[in-house]
Amino acid sequence: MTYDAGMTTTERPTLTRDRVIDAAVAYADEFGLESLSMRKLGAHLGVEAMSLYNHVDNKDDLYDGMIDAIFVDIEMPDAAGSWQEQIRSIGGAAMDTFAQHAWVVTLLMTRGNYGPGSLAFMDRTVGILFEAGFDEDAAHHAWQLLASHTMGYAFQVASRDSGTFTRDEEQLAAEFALVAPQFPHVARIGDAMMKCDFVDEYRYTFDIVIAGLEARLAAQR
Amino acid sequence: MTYDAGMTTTERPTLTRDRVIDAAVAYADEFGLESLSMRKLGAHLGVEAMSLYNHVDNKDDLYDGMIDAIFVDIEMPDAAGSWQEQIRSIGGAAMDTFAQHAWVVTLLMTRGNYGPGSLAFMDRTVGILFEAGFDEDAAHHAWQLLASHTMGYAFQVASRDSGTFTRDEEQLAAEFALVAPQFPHVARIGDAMMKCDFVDEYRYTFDIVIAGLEARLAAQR
DNA sequence: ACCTGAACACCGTTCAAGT
DNA sequence: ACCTGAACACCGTTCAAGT
Repeated sequence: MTYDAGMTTTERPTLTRDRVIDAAVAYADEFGLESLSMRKLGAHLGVEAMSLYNHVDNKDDLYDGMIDAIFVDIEMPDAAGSWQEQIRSIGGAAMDTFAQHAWVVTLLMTRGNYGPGSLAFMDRTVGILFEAGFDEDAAHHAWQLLASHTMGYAFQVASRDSGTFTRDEEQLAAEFALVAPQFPHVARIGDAMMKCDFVDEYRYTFDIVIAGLEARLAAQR
Repeated sequence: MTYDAGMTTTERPTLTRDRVIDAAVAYADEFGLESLSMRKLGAHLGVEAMSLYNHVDNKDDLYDGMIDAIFVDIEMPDAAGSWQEQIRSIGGAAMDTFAQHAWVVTLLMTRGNYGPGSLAFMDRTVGILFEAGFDEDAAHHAWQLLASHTMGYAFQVASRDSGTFTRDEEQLAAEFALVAPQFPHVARIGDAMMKCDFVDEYRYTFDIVIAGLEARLAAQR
């Protein structure tokens, strides 16, 4: 993603915006979003925290950069196959990336984002809908539905996987087992919930959403 | 929600866990989640921050209490009508509450929660599915789909409405207008997106999800 | 132009001391 | 039993000073 143009013979390459953001992404991947601070990121880069402010406006700007870097990383499928197949594989690619960098979901959910990376992703998706014949209104509804469906599952992935999530899996299971008797219906699906793979679950229910969109497209004609 | 049992003749009622949590909820409603600190909440209650620790383990515990208080507040519909109608009105009630306290979505998304309030809510919903004839497997998938769908839209509501969201609406629209020309498909639905009511949008697409669940139920038989 | 050190105004939380 | 004040180990960010 970055050209490494600043690499010199000294062991510490000069700082650039991209390098700061990439380091922040790597740091969040390794240590979790909640332990990312300007001071620690600076130390990680062998620099005082205050130097970062030469390349990034403030921490919010850093967050925006991190989100965008992740969106750029989503592997876009080539434009082959039906619109249903294309939409499905775009969604799957996004979920894979979200599962890999769970912190980005938290960031996205608390901040939102309209950087070039996320907009390019969105443009590609909406373009497929237009090509399929959706009109403005239907395309808008479809995007909203697809985004909500994807973010909903991504949230569940992030809730379980992210370092931001303050309880670990065992602790969660223990808490759950303790209270389950009071909630008989929940108890019956508790086991399935605890070992549910949300990425699989997402793909499983995707067809329902696609079917809904097909019906909407047919109704429009 | 609280009995006010600690009310005395003095102007400052004695602190209780419920009172601390209720005050935190009110504070987040008024000033936003990001400006809620133990020190400010203490001051708001006419007490030093450190006093709060007599009623709450730490800030995470306070957060858990706040989430649960909101779940308890969701107005549950009475058990009349088809399962489709019941599920629909439970979802609508949850969305209304989330829209009213947008910060709770952020909290839920960054922390998760299995307190008595959220479990009771979940138990009620899953109970309706069982009563409708879903088996364990189908009920689990259905819950996951409903939860994701709801949380996905709730996230969008929260992104726009919450004080946590760092940009305001005008700023967002301005940013959007600036970059839209580069993203032609997004630009076509941009207007609809900017003035979209997510709660309406949620209800609009709910039928698609219900239809999918009906098909799943039929396939099971 | 970029990096630094000290400083400012905050955090959550601990702990010994008060009543 | 509950509340307090001082303290500790952190934050993000500003700003004048260095090179």
